[in-house]
Amino acid sequence: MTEPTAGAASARIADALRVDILEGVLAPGERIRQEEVAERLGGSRLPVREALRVLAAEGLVELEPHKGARVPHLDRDEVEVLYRMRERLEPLALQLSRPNLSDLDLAEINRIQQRIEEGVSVPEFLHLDREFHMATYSGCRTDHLMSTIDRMWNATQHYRRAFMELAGAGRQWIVNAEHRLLLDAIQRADDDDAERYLSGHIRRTRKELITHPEIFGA
Amino acid sequence: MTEPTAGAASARIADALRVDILEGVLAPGERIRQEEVAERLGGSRLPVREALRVLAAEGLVELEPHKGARVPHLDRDEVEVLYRMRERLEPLALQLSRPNLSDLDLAEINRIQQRIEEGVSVPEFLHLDREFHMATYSGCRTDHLMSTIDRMWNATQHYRRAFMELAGAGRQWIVNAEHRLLLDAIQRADDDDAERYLSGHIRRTRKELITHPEIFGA
DNA sequence: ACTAGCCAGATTGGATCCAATATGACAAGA
DNA sequence: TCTTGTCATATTGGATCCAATCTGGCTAGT
Repeated sequence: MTEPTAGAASARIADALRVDILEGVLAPGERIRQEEVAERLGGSRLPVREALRVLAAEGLVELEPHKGARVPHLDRDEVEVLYRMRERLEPLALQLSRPNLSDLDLAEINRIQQRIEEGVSVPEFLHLDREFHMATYSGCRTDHLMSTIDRMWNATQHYRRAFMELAGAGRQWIVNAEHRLLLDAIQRADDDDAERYLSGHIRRTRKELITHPEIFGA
Repeated sequence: MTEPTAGAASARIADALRVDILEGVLAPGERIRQEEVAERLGGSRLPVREALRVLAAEGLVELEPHKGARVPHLDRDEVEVLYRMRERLEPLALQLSRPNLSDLDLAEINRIQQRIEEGVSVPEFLHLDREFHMATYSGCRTDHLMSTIDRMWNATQHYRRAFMELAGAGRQWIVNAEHRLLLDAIQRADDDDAERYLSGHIRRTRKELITHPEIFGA
């Protein structure tokens, strides 16, 4: 086969649109026309419609009847609450994951952090930072918890990028320090410390984010 | 018009299917055939397909390519983690909601609890208990948080009903006591106490649930 | 000149038809 | 009798066509 056609076409289109939104190709407020997507990604409008419904259920787009799909604008309060949700949920995922992490997993997490410290561009950092945290949760096999965490990261991705692009460079050393402390606690199998460092990491990020009102357009 | 056709047909069908699943008309493991749903609820298969995609994104059904939709079976661990998620997220919703609750809101919450104490059937209790908690969160206007809480309640609804039907009757007084303590803390505007009572309430429910392995089929 | 109403184009929502895949029964051989 | 391969049927996935609704520009009237 020339194409693996992994799964259904609607799933493939949903994935492609999700990537476009997360990478900022589609910015908040931007209109998404079904026909344009259909011809860009190949296929008819039908799987595009299904993909948009799925993305709407995930909170990545908002649908208004007969008016079409848009990437939603989040205000400062919404993003702040999403970070408060992360502060509470991700330590739970870490607690469930940590006992299942193998030495191989820990080496992989180390490797990711090393690449971050070697200096990377903003898009690369966003990708690797997510890889880092998700790797620490990889021992957690609970679907609902992991998909909820994915959703929270997805919903805030745009604002994380906006923040990094305008103020992130000078604060990189803090992220690295927090990641190292977190990783050390994980390797020491100290769940209490790990949870503390993790929630602190998210909490500090939240506080820095909301001090930049220019990130939140409308 | 005979029917207001509130919103789109696909949304209407998704709502109807959601109700069927939450009320136990469709049990875990049960197959959902598109054609049957289409003719039962009126309309063609197309909006049914879109509705199923939406429900799949919400975790209420699982779709396998070319094999159709089923109501998913949750195992004991998955339900336990969903309750642990509730223990962490719902106190946040309460904390954000409480300052916005009016005296009218509080009276409404009281009224709901009174109806619960007057003695109700299992389906009525499930409905009113949800009404009670959601009313305490009604001052929280954050979409992502509230939709996440909705999802957690939806995913666990079937197991809550199974538990109530086999062991719930004798424990009703505990629920009432916890609700009253929670409500009192809310009325005293004591957020710390309210969060403590709420997380304790959810935690106790979780512990009782997982001691009944017969609830979890597979 | 400005506003209100209307009409045409564009876009989404829904129905029907066709293709691809899974399911289950039945027959043939060991 | 049990297993295995094959084929008919049922069911889902995708494409195309038609209807309903929104958007923007234009005209007419004040």
